[in-house]
Amino acid sequence: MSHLNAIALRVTQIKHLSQFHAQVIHHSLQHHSYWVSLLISHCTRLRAPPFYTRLIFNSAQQPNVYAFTNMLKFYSHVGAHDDVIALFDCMRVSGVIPDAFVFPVLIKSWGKAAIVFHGHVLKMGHQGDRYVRNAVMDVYAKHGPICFARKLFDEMSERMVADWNSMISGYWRWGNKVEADKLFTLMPERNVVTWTAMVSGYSKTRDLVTAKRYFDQMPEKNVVSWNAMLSGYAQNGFAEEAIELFNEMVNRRVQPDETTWVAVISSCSDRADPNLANSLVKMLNQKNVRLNSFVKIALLDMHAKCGNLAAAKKVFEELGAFRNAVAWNAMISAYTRVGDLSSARELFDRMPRKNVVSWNSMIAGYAQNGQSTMAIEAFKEMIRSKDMKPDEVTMISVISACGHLGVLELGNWALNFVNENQISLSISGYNSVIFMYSKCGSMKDAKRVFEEMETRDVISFNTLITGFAAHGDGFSAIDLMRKMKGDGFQPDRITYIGVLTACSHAGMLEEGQRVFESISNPDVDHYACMIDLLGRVGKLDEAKRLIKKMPMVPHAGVYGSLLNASRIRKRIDLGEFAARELFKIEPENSGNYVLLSNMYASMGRWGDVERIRGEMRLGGVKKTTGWSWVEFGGKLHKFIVGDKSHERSNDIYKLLKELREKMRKAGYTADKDSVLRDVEEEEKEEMVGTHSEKLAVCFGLLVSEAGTSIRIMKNLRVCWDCHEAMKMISKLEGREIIVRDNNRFHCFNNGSCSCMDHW
DNA sequence: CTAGGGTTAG
Repeated sequence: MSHLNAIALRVTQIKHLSQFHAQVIHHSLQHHSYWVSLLISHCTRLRAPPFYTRLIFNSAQQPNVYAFTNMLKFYSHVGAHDDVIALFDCMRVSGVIPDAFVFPVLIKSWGKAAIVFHGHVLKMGHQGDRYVRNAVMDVYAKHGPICFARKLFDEMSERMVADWNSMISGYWRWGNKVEADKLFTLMPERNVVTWTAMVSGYSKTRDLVTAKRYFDQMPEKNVVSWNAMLSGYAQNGFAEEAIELFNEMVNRRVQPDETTWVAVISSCSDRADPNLANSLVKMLNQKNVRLNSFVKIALLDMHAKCGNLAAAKKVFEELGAFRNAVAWNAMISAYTRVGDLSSARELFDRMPRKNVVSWNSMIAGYAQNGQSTMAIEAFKEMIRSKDMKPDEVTMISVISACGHLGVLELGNWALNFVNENQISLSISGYNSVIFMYSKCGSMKDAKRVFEEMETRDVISFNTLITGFAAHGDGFSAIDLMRKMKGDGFQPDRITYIGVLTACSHAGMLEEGQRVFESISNPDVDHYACMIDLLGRVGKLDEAKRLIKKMPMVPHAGVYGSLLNASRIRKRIDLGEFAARELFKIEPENSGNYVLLSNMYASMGRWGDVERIRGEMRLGGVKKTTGWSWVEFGGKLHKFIVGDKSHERSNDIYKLLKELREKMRKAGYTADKDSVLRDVEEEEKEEMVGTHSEKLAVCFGLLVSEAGTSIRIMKNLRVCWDCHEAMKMISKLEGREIIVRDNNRFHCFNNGSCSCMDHW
């Protein structure tokens, strides 16, 4: 059979392998263990499909220990650990005695459960085998406790480089940089694997400068080393560096493999550039790159992030048996990214084996598309299904959803969950807590959390500054920016928007101007803040001059600020100017028409009011508003304009009608407040239904008893606009009404109101 | 025979 052996030596491609296989069958040798194990070892090297390899194995009549071992190695190589274990059982049943070569493979597949096999290994007398010893040690290094691995390591009389490498990568896995470093300097001889482990270790700690230093110092590199560095860049968001390194790799004639492409593709995903994506796909086709499931899923994600949902879907459909949890999750986020929550949810519900990331994707999808209640509902569903453990990523979405709702109790409940389940928070976790407290009006707590943080990033500062801005605390915002610079953080555009907004809300003109002048490259949003600030302090002409001086095209926010300021200051000339510009930029936005029309109304120019409404009708502009929320009985009730979907809708409208009649009888004029104003008029015009705020307030009145509070969660405006109405209602109904917005109680009694600070 | 690199969520 020497000519067969000669053919076997020439197997370098799948094509050759199948020719060799055909020859083996031709000579009816496919039942012989020798040829079977030889074929399987080729399969492993060439990554033949598992079913084909198993076919070869099954054709052996009585597979010997070598055939079993090679088949086990094949399964191990493709990561099919369940098959390794199943085949080992099969091996024992057939009475084949496993040798020392089997155990390292088996132990690796058993992973954490390998301790069970420890006894088995001892019984078979293989504990003295250096490879078995390494495998056992590696299991402890990977799955912990690492001190067990260290104990085995220390007891060794002679160590292979692989033993040192196992320990080093084990320490990196557990985040122990110090020990990893120590072993690296201590070890007598290093190889590529050692150096690569250091590169990927430093990448894990996000210290890419040191990672690159080790990479550059490596005496020799292979594809894996390049991949380690490349993935380090890709995973930490350094897309530019990754692509640059890839080019260098190509220049040095290093042949990229699938892992290389995964890193390159995911770097291109970050850029979200459809052109780059297309040229990359073209390149993959040109080079005839073999696409394994990792590459395919990376491509799926890239298409989704570059806005090509159809292509992503196509890849997903074509994945077939490789459609694993990661592919499902990537597809779910593809849908949530474009705001298609129902498709995302449908996929999520259809998904067979959900993992934490699936839940996190769904919850984040809700949270980022303004569906905070749905996010929290999904989270509750998640913790009801006992086998799912929320992690930090889950909690970040949940906590910020609580922030968006402005419900402190809910936020505290989420934080409580974090503590009870010992979920440790990183910087972004704490940032979400700062955001939540700020949005819930609890600046004291926001500040406390910020101060308690050991390490902060730019986002920590920006979140707190934005919080100060929303609360009109200009001094704290400026002060914090100063502190930020002192700590060595460079303020970014968000910082400046925050500080300028804070100055604007606090009416701090000079400080705001100083900050604005210090911005090296102000963008359109900074101009918008500045114009808002000038408008608020009454310097409207200066605001207009600044608009004229802007080096870029102003956006709607710029003119919106001017329009609002003009309304307050009754500068009809500037108001008209701003409104005209706004009608050009966003003709479909009803708010602009309403503002201008209100401005005319406040000056008694009813003819102009009528004219604007006519323009609105002609342009087909529909009035739109957001949702209003009321909490009652631990449940959130939400209302939108003209909402009739609420279970107590009939009662709500009945109450509204009753109140209106009572008010009319009591002699109140309809346009004095917003709860009862022009309801009939609006409905007659069929432009809009009853405002969401009115519905929310009426529902609150309906369900609350005297002395209990109505909690209006969203639309802070509600409380403000409804102020007068609530006064009247308290007088008419003869009862005390407590309305709570984000951080205050408003207590209405007998026609007057007192505010109580809360907390 | 061993050790190093891979896709999804914030």
